[in-house]
Amino acid sequence: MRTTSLTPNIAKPIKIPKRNDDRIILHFDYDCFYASVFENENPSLKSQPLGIKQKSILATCNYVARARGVKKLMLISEAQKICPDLILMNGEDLTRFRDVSKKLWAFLRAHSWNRRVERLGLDEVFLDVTDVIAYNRELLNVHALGASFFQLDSNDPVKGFAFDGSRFYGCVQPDDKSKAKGGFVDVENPLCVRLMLASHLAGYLRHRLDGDFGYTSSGGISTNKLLAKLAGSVNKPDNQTTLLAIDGNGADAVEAFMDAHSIRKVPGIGSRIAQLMEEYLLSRPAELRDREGNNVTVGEARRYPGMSSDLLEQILDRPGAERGSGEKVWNFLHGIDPSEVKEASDVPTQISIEDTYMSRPLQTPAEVNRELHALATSLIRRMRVDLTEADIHPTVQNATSSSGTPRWLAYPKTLRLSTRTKTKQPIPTDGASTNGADVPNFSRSSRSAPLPSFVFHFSPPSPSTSSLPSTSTYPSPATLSCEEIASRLVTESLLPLFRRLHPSRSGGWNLALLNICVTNMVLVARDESSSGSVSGSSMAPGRDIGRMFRAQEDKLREWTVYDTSSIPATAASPLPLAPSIDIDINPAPNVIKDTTPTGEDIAVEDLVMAEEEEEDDEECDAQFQGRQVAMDNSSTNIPLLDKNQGDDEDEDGDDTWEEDQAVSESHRCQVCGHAVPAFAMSAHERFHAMNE
DNA sequence: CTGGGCGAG
DNA sequence: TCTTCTCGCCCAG
Repeated sequence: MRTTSLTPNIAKPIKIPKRNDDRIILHFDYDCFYASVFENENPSLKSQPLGIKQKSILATCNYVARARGVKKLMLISEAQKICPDLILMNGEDLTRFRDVSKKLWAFLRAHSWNRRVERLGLDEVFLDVTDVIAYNRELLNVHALGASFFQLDSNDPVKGFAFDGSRFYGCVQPDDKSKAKGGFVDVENPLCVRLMLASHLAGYLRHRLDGDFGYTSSGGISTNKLLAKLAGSVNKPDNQTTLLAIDGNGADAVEAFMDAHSIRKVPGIGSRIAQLMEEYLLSRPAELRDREGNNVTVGEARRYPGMSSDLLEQILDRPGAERGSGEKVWNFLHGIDPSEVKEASDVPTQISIEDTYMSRPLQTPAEVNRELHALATSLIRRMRVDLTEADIHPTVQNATSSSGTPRWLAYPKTLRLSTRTKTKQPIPTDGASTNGADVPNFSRSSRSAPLPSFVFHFSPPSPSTSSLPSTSTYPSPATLSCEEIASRLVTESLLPLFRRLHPSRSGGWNLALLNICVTNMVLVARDESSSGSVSGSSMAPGRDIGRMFRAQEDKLREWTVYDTSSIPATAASPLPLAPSIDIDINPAPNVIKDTTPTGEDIAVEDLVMAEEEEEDDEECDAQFQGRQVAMDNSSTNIPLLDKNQGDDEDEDGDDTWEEDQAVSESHRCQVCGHAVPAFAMSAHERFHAMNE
């Protein structure tokens, strides 16, 4: 038990850290993601209570089920008692979720200028849009905020969407209803303007996520990851909230926002840290008594007498503790989070596959062998999907060898096997357990070894397999190869590791979990045809996925109309949602080819990209343009679509709007010759002024 | 580099 | 009550 040796430092003045509001961060959280994936595969599920199960628990469920009292992480039996007609889907295989997650991530990446697009789990994404917002703030005309245009591409002044810059999009926090001040855009306050812009960008992206892919999401908009994420959880689902820096009275809104949260809700404060803090705070003679179940709020912790970065460091100090966690937590309590949104990377740092055997733990060598083989097969398959070059176009079936052999983007050096036994005893091997002070954690044990190189071979040992077409079963070559490699891996690597973990030969291990993992990636420098070899080993992969996505996106545009005014205004939203439409008039094909490289040092990948650029669906763009301008025309001044004509939503391939009419309704820019709709013209002119 | 802890969804 | 299947960062030795 931690006792009184910690010294609150009352004498010294406590340093209050200063927030840094330079950045603008968006956070997206797809609503009940697993359930949404199944609903998109089978839309009839949308109206029914749907649960996703993994073994004996409900990993998640849709909102229909939640309305019936079903909760996440419930036992299946319990959920079925509450909701007997609950439809259950098996979510143990994550492949489909990973695929969708990647797709949505690629979409968001295509809208990043600085490549800071970080995935957290499968269903959350952070975007650092500081640069996009800064650019659009310069574009903003404060005298005509209602007729603003958001430019999504600094090279293409007509790619973007119209919006009402006199309002925030979606919800704001604090929501100062009484003063009718929440959501007021103070044009004199740069941060306020930047947050307003970001709210529209987030709204646009969320709308597209929904319209193009069928995934609603919750969005958070603020100046760092911590705040953006917490803000996003205020209005869920299918909504967003922007955290204002000051409230209607000019007081600091961020601190008030943080103070109301339980410390356990703060991302970065996990169970361990929360427990240590609560132990300290609640055991003090101070006025902090258990109000409603031991829950300490950020405000209570922050204002605790003598609380400081140093005190927290002492409270949290324990063997193995992270250095500086005191300061980190102290910062969290003030809504400060300096951590950067990490740049998108295509290569994971590890890939692992596991299965649990709770109801019937593994006992015999035969069982272990069988399970290791199954896990290893999945692992090989995953390595081929995630560590090889993304094959051109989404129609790729297996990422395995169909035509040529794919290139490896990275080679894991290490293979690891982890197990957990059912009884919580750690592992029989040790005797010198040094601990005794801290909690006796029932946890995993693991052993690792070098990953043999044969796992990187693709072709099945050709003569033998191909000469046997008469087999009754027809495994695809890829499958066969995966299993063969898996078998080898089991006998040559995994079983030796297993014996190291469980020396007793004859079974009787009570294995409740097996996990195999490849890690320690060595990135392969990519140097396509023009061999230039990008600097060092850490090339920047992932550009081509973004590119690949782009082609896809252009196809989608053909039949999608972005009318964000159709987002249902939930009761929680105090503001009328700003209407905005997407326009994409794209008269200049092959933009990349046109631009001549300005400097000597053009990256090799850029050259590769330029070569690959080849698109020829201008006709579609023209049609789309026609529709957009016509829509603009239908409203009196600014593209207000509140008067929703129902036909607009239908994606009729044969557009009734005529192209000629469309062109005549838009103006030609004198400088660049782009066709620009009237409402975007003033922004467009400022675009040229900026780049004089 | 290995094995484990913690924090995230 | 720690349930599932992960992924990433960090630590000490």
